Amino acid sequence: MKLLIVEDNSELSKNMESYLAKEGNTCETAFNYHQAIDKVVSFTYDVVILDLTLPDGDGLDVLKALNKQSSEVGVLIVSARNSLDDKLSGLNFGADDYITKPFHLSELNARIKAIYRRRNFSNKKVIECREILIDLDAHEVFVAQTVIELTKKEYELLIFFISNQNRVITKQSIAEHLWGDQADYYDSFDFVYQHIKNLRKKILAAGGGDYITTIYGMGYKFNTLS
Amino acid sequence: MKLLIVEDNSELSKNMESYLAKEGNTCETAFNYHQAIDKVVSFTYDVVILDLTLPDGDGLDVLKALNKQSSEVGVLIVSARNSLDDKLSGLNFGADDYITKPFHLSELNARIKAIYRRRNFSNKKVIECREILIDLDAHEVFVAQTVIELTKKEYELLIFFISNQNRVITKQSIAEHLWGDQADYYDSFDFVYQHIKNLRKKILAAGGGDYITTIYGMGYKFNTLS
DNA sequence: ACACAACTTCAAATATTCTTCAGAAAAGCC
DNA sequence: GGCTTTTCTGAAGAATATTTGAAGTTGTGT
Repeated sequence: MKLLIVEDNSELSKNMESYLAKEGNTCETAFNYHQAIDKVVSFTYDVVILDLTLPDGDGLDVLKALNKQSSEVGVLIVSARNSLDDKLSGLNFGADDYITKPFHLSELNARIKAIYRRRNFSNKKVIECREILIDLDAHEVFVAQTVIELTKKEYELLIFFISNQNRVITKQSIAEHLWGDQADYYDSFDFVYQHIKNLRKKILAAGGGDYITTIYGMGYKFNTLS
Repeated sequence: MKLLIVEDNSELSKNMESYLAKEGNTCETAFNYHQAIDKVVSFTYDVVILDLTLPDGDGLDVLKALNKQSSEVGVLIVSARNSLDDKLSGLNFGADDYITKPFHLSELNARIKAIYRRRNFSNKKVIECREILIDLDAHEVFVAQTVIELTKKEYELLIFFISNQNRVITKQSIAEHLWGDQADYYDSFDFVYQHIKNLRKKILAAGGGDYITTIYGMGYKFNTLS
């Protein structure tokens, strides 16, 4: 999934980024209030990890900005202050969850996944679409009762498809969701083609039907109806 | 849909154009105030993307000109960040939405689509005309309950017809809407004939009636009444 | 440093759509 | 009816988009 890490402590930020990236997420970072605002008004994220104490502004204002645009984004508040006030005001302003420093990265990761699941899959731990079954916790995908091994990108792609099922999604939006900022630097979509091919092949090999339709000149659509 | 990009930064303009064109839109560009005025008084667009800071005039005056001709065109204001005044005056003068630089192209695209949908289809995601049903998200067209596969041009043509239903539209306006500036370089309307033919054939093949009437010497009309 | 897997790039093959052209059909006009 | 103009149609060619396999690169763990 696509994350924004708002954290002024660069070491911690780097740690979080590397851990969360290894878990298969696309991460972007903002180190202060202004960067954070720039990002959240211009890009879309699945979850924003928001430190409330920023050098040039109040993290809560980022949260307020997110509320205004009534977006789908989830927010996990991070704060060193163990003050109950912060926690309450954060949750009052629409944050999804709260974690206090210091924390284990695995704990952070678990909470992010929980937020995402709650928002996108009504807190289900298992998603089922036709013959496809996904265990979000175990990161395991079954097609017609048999497990298929997906790489991180393939898994992310599948999740993205499923959370936009029966809608056309463009190659651009796929690139943005799976590669974040970096998507701009590529000048072809060869890599998207490649991952689509591999995902299709693996689903097919396991006996699954034809889920991913190509909409020539537009993009792709993941069919779960017919 | 047909867009006009008013932006003096040529690199940004080019980026926007290429992205939006790839999304299936017809794009034209204006690099300064005078070009913009020339364009908006001579042609019609679905949405104008308007940078307020232009070298030879005020972007707001373009907006005012658009208001005067009481046209159907939507306006998305683009401006450097933090100029709250710009934002307010833009929205006061009838702009539909506002986006601050820097922004992500997908965000721009999403807002443009939202403006268009709001204006033309009262924000509906599904349009229905007699036996034709269009799912704008899925990019799917049903005729008498069966899906028909349309190419990008055919789809655009259908949308253009439907948003001008029961009105005569000239080949010129079709060419302008689907090909923008490039329309001038063609010396016949053979390509328009061709796409109309294909669209008719596909609707008919799916059991739909006769929607597109030829008005000899004038153009075409898309009938949704009788 | 090595092996391995995943990711990306490249180039060729394939598929689809768009445009052009030429001739046929239809409509308007005398 | 003849004549001109406009529209329609099918087929071929050009252009564009997608798919694919293979090679190259990166990154991870041992």
